[in-house]
Amino acid sequence: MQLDRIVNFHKTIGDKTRIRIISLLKEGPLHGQAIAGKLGLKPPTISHHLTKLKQIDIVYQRRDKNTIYFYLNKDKLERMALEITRIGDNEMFEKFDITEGEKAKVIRNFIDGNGKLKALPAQRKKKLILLEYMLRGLEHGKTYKEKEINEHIQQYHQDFATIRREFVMAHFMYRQDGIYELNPVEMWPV
Amino acid sequence: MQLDRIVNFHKTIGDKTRIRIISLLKEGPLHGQAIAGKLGLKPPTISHHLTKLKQIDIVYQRRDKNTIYFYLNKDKLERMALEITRIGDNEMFEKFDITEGEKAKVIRNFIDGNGKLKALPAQRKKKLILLEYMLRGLEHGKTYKEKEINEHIQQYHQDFATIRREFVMAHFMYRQDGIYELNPVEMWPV
DNA sequence: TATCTAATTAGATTATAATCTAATTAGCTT
DNA sequence: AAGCTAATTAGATTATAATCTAATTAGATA
Repeated sequence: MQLDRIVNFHKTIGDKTRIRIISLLKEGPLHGQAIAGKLGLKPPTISHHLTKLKQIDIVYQRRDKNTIYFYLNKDKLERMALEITRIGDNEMFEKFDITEGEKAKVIRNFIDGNGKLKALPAQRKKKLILLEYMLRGLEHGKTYKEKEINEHIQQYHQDFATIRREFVMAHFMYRQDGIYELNPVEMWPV
Repeated sequence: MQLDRIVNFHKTIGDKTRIRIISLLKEGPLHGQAIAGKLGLKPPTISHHLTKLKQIDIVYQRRDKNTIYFYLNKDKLERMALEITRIGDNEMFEKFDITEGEKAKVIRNFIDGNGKLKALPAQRKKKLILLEYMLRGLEHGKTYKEKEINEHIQQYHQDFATIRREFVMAHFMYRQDGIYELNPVEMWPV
């Protein structure tokens, strides 16, 4: 139920320690012990709070060797924070169940006979549908060089730079040092 | 402390019953028993939740005979909901402590030698300072006819309609059936 | 494989808070 | 003033959750 999502978001945010964590991660990613140190709390406590923040999807993690870095998902935070102001507006319902039929229709409208993208729609929901469509063929867990991503995108559109940037901004994929990787599905935008 | 305000806001919002109340009041004001009935809870429970919602200032009340009607302060709700996204931005600090010196400066800039308002600033903070300034002379607890309010405003500016509307929109005053009244100070915008 | 580091889980303790019934208060209305 | 209605307060019960220590797991490196 939609209501519970909103309740849960605010219940999670409504804790001083967790807001302090959000505040820290806003500056950039940190690993667990660093957070514990800065807040003067023990690692298990931080683990506990990070679990909750991950559950509502405003924090995600990346492992580097033995250390796990935690990142703030600013977009998601912003979108969730605004939902309370739209509660009851029936826009809300439309927004959360996109059927496969609707997806197919949007794809039909924006992909031409040769499988090329005609244009990237401005409307957020439609744009996401097409971005997701263009991910097909990329594998989870595999890393790609920027050149490989560019080539992949070019089967749909010549402007690979724009679309590559959209992939990253929408959290479909992650980039570090010119290496790209698909984000886990749970991290994708709604 | 600023942080506590934000924590408290979300802690308050993060409750199913309270979100349901917000959702109801979004449609329009209701009295306590009506809310209790619609939610299937007892009046003391509703009282308890309304107290919390009033504490964070997103609900206010008006008495009509024996019945108290509760209203949602949508503006405040929206502003508070957004604060979490701005946490850490130092804009935040500037925003919450307006000194008397700053106020005086803004008033000096926008009120001419004859005590007339030159123009209503577009910047929210400055606008609020001037609106508050123009309330001077009106009494709390007293009711005013629209004509009286118009006359009061005209000592500052000829366009009383715009300014009167701003007073109401900013929650400095309240109108019902053409009768105006100052809102309590706690209800004023930040 | 053994060892090191960082993170998580288990389990206990303590604090917070949602809801109810019963009693009380505030403000009409007659 | 007496009685009525709606709201609040007091106090008890029950559920939820923040934090800690101790034990465990996951992954990297030597």
